[in-house]
Order: sequence, then C-alpha cells, then structure tokens
Amino acid sequence: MNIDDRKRIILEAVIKDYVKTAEPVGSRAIAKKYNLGVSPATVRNEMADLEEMGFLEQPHTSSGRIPSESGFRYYVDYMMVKDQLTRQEESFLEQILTQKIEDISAVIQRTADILAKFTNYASIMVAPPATTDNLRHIQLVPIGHSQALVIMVSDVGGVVHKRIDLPESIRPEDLEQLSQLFNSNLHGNPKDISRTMLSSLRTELLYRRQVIERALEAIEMAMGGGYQQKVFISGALNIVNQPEFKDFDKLRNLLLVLEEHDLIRNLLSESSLKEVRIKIGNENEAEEIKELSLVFSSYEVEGREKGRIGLIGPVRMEYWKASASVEKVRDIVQDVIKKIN
Amino acid sequence: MNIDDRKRIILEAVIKDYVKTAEPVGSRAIAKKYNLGVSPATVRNEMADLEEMGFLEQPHTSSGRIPSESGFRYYVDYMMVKDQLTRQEESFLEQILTQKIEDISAVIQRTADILAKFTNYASIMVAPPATTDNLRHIQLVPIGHSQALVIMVSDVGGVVHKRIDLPESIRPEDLEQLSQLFNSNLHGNPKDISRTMLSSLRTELLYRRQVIERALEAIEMAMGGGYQQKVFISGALNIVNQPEFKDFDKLRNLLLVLEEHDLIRNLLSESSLKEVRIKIGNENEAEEIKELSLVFSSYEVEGREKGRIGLIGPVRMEYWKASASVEKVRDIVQDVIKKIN
DNA sequence: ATTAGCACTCGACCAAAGAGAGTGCTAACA
DNA sequence: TGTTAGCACTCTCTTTGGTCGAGTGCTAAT
Repeated sequence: MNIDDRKRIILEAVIKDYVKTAEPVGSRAIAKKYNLGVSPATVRNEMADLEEMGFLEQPHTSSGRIPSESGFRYYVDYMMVKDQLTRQEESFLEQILTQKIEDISAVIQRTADILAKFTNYASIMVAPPATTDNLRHIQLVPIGHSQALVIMVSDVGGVVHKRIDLPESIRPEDLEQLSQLFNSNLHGNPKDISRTMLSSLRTELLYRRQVIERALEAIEMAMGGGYQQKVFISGALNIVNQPEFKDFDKLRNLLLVLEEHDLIRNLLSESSLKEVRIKIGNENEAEEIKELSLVFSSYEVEGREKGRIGLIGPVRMEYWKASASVEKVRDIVQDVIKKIN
Repeated sequence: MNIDDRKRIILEAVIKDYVKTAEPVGSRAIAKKYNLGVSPATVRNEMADLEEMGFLEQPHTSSGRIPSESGFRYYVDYMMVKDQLTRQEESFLEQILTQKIEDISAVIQRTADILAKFTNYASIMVAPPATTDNLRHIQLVPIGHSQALVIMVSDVGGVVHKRIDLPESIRPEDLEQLSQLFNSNLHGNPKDISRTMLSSLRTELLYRRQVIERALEAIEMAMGGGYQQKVFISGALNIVNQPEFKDFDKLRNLLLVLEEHDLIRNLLSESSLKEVRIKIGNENEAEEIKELSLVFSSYEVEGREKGRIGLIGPVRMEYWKASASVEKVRDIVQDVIKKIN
C-alpha cells in the first residue's frame, strides 16, 4: 500500500490535532476542520489504511485514532517543516541569552531556563567539562594543616579545584614556588599544557615528588575527563502539566529520571551530531524513558564539541517547534561561548 | 478544660496513627490499639473535648478525627520525645558523610542526599557562602582578549571566581604582579584580609587603578555576601509519594516551591538558632508553604554560622524522627567542616 | 472511488443503592 | 460522677445499571 497525498494530509491532521489536545481524533473532525472536500467515511477508510501501515492506532475499538510512534517518526522524517521562529522570538532569545556574561556555568544555567520556558518542555544542558583540553593557569593554595587546593583555570575560563593532601614538611612558600613552576611551563609552551608535557614535568622534578604527583593526578583527572560534565535541567514542572502524566506512577518515574543526571548524560551521548536529533519513545534505549521523547543536539566551538543541549517531553511533542528552538538556542550558545573564549 | 493524662495519650495516639496512615482515626481503633482499658464511647467523649480545645478536628461530621495544626504544635512542644537514632543508624550516617572529602559543596550535596534518603522527606541545605569572611588567596588570571578571572580562595577552602573586564593595555605580567601584591598583603596580615585593609590597599595603589578597582569590587562582592548562599535540595521525589499530594494543584505548587531557591533560603533564615526549629503549616509566613512543615537548624563552626540544614514535608510529618535526624546530621556536618578547615 | 446509512462498541457521566466506618446522644450502670 | 452499651444518624466510598455521544466498520447505492 502506498502513501499518497491525501493520506499524508490526514496523517498530519491527526498528528497536529493529537499533539494539541492529547485526545484521539475522529474522522468527522478531520474532514471538517481541514476541509478536504471528502466525507468522514472516506477519511475513515484512509485512516484504516494508515492504521494498517502502522502510522496510526486506536486506543479502543471505536474511538478516534492517535498517531503511533512510527507515525511520528514518519512525519518527522518526511513531512515535518521545522518551525520558523519569528523575528521577535529570535531577537528575544538572543537578547536574553547574551546579556552580561559572567560565569560559563551561569550561561548554561540560564540557557536551560530560557529554553524550558520558551518551549514548555523540560530542558537539558550538558555543560562543557570545566577544563576541556587546555589549561591556562594552575595554582596551589595551602589550606588547613596539611592540605592544598589545586586550582585549574581552563582556556575557556572554567575553574576547577581539587583538594590534595600534603606531607607536613611542605611550606606555603614551596607551594607558591611550585605554582610558578607549573605556570612558567604553561606559558612557555604556546600550545598550553598537554598531557605529554605533564609526564616530562613529572620526571624532571623529583625533589618535590609527593606534592607534584598529587597535583598532577588532580590535573590529569581534570583534563582526562575525570570530572564529569555537569547536567543542568530546567522546567521539570512544565511536564507535570502534560495530561499524559496524570498517572502518578508515570509522573514519579519521570521525575526520577530527571534527577538521574548520569542517565540523562548518557541519553544525549550519541556520537558526534551536528544536526538536531529526535528520539521518539521506544527509540530510546533506556527503559526509563521509553514513554518520552528527546530532541537534542550538541554545541561546539571551533569544531570541538563543548556540550549538549536538548529537550525532553512526552511523545506527543511539538517536534517542529522543539527542534527549531533547540537549533536556534544552540546557535546562540555557541556564539556566546565563542565570545567568552 | 484541662488536659489530663488520658487526653494526652489519646492525642498522641491520634497523631501517631494519622501520621502513619494519613487517614482520620476513629475512637474504636484507638481504644483497641492502645488498649486504654476504656470503651470507644469514652474515647469519643475525650476526643470531643480535644476537638473543643482545638487539638483535633473532623474532616466531615462522622469521620474519625485528625490532629489540627495546634494539635501537632502542642504535641511537639510538650509531649514529643525526639527519636533516638540507633547506634547503627548513627554510625551509618557518620561513615557515609565523612568518607573522602573533596569539595565543600560536594559535602553539602551529599549531606542533602543522605538526609533526604534517610528521612524520606525533601531535604534542604543552605551552603556556606563560598567565601565567608577571610580570604586566603587571590589570583588574577588573564583570559580572552581583555578579561581576567579573579579567583578567591577562602580560609575554608571555598573557591569563588568572577570575570572582570580589563583595559587593553594590561599585560599578563601585570596581572601576575598584582596577584602577588594582593597575596603578599594577605600573608602579611595575620588576620587575613579584612575589609578595612581592602580600602587602604585601594588608595595606596593608584597606578593600576582600573584593574584594582574591578578586582576589589569582585572581592568585596564575594566577602560582603554579594554571592548568595547556594541552596541544595534533594529528595523532592519523596514528597510526591505522600498522599496529601495526590491533588495535582498541590503537587505542582510544591514542586514550584522547591524550585524557588530564593524563597527557600528565606524560609530558613530565622535569626540565630542553635536548636532544631519546627514550623508547622500555617506557622510559616510564606503563603506558598502553608500546607507544609519545616524542620530545620543551622550549622556553625567555632561559633560562626555557616549555613542551614532542614527538612520539608507535609504537616503530617514524623517530627520526632525528622528533628532527631536533622540534629544528628547537623552535628556530623559541623565536624566534617571543622575538619576540612 | 466515494458516500450515505446503519448497527455496533466503548468510554464518560449520572443517579440510586448499599455497605462501612464513625459519630453524638441518651439512658443505664457502678 | 464517670463510664458504657445501644442506637439512630451522617457521610463517604463503591457498585450497579442505564443513558448518551462519539466514533467506527461494513454494506449497498451512487
């Protein structure tokens, strides 16, 4: 059976209606609202065909149809036209996202908030690891009796710190001296610090071995991704309003998922994606979100991926708006980060 | 009318039962379960009295009684014996909260998580402002074209950073020099940096005025509490399970409150409290949480308050367990922070 | 290929009925 | 005087049955 134009119109009609109302839609409503010039009976026949093809389904015999997940998939792949944000919307986003930049994580947080408010779904931002590859500054600061803080500043302005233990014999002056040593090495090398350099440093300086070892551990951990990327979520409340979560178990499950940052991080960790990707319901591998959809992308600066950005919502989602919003906001964030840089 | 022993026993029975089941409790159940040696009829009379006194109320004519907020209040004030945590529970808490300490905010986060898991309510931690009063180290790190990061390390090991703009003319070496200047001043003064010192510094060094001004602004902001104390919330999900939130509007409201960190911070900001304080329902001033109860305290180190710790839950709360847990966890956190110090 | 007509299905809504839990009151009792 | 048994009453919750309406599938006519 082939999908002809009329079938497509009907499929689209069912999707749009269902997305809006969350109710099954009937043949009569479609025939009337999208005035196709045919009677409900004809629409019914077509819908029966669409059901056979797997694009629609019936909750019960004799209720209207709702789109199946494959229906959504087909629509998204072959029919959907991404929303065009209006000039106003675009400039609103740009304005609010570029005002007074401080901390990169503040930028990420704000972006998450805005994206959520704008779309009415829950937004997810996976932040750039505080230090990506290059360090700009390292500082050892003594605290307490026999501890020090290793403070690392990345070239993007991210700050990471880690506490390390020290042998009692070390004096503050020694730490200062070590810091300078680290930093002179950083500045000397035009490509900033790199892992190979670290290991040569390590062998060179034996006399402060313990301290250096521990500091290097901290540094390597920071650079090797030992620090997990932080996940920001915003607008969890938006989803509570969706009728599909009137069921308490589902709601609880959803909120649980949103608190599981590890899971979320994995969900979005598809390898390399420049485009906006959409995962509908069961297309997700994690059991916990098989009733939800994801719309996500990654943001990168100078060809290097910095983090992920996405939306999570019910399967009945306005994919056209969601993907347009994700795309636009992603672009803006990229610019903002580039500027910070 | 006076409250005699039997009335108290009955009040306690109603509270314990209601807290457990969330259902009104009847005279028969009480007479039987707490075998008072009197008939339900007698209990009924007593309950009528308690109702008259305002300690109990009836949802509808002829359903069992439930404790009123004043009932809870009376119980909490005059009758409650705080739970004694078992040895096992105590050592469990101690063990899990003292293992490998890194970052202070990691400690706070973990504490919030444990407290929530342990009590099954939502926990709130108001973190110490990253820099309380004393700075241990200041570092200016250049980033990007004409910006620098002011990194401040407090004596507790908290790290705060703020981005400032620079005049183009400043070179990295200048910043390093300034950092050293700041720090030599820090080290020279045994009481670490203080606000008065800051202003003298400011007048002394006119030649790098712009940079210094901005750095000092950042520093003052950090020290003057310009940075708000961070609020950590954990276990919001626990509350979703409580039957009082089967009503969707209430649930939404609750989740909304939990996202309003500013509000939360204020809720706990009662002036100086060493003891665990309990606020029941309408005793709270904020409209939004008049259907919730708070159990909270502050943690301090060496007589100086560092932050707040608390639980938020339904009015029907196990105050005896909640306050015992808050107290114990607060003590542990104080120790941990002292040790970090 | 389309459509009108019709019987049928199924959920939503509503009212009535009955069960169950618990009360308040009265009268009897120790 | 305090306690209790007894009883009528109240109110909620659940079940049941009936009706309504939306929507379908099928068949026969166009």
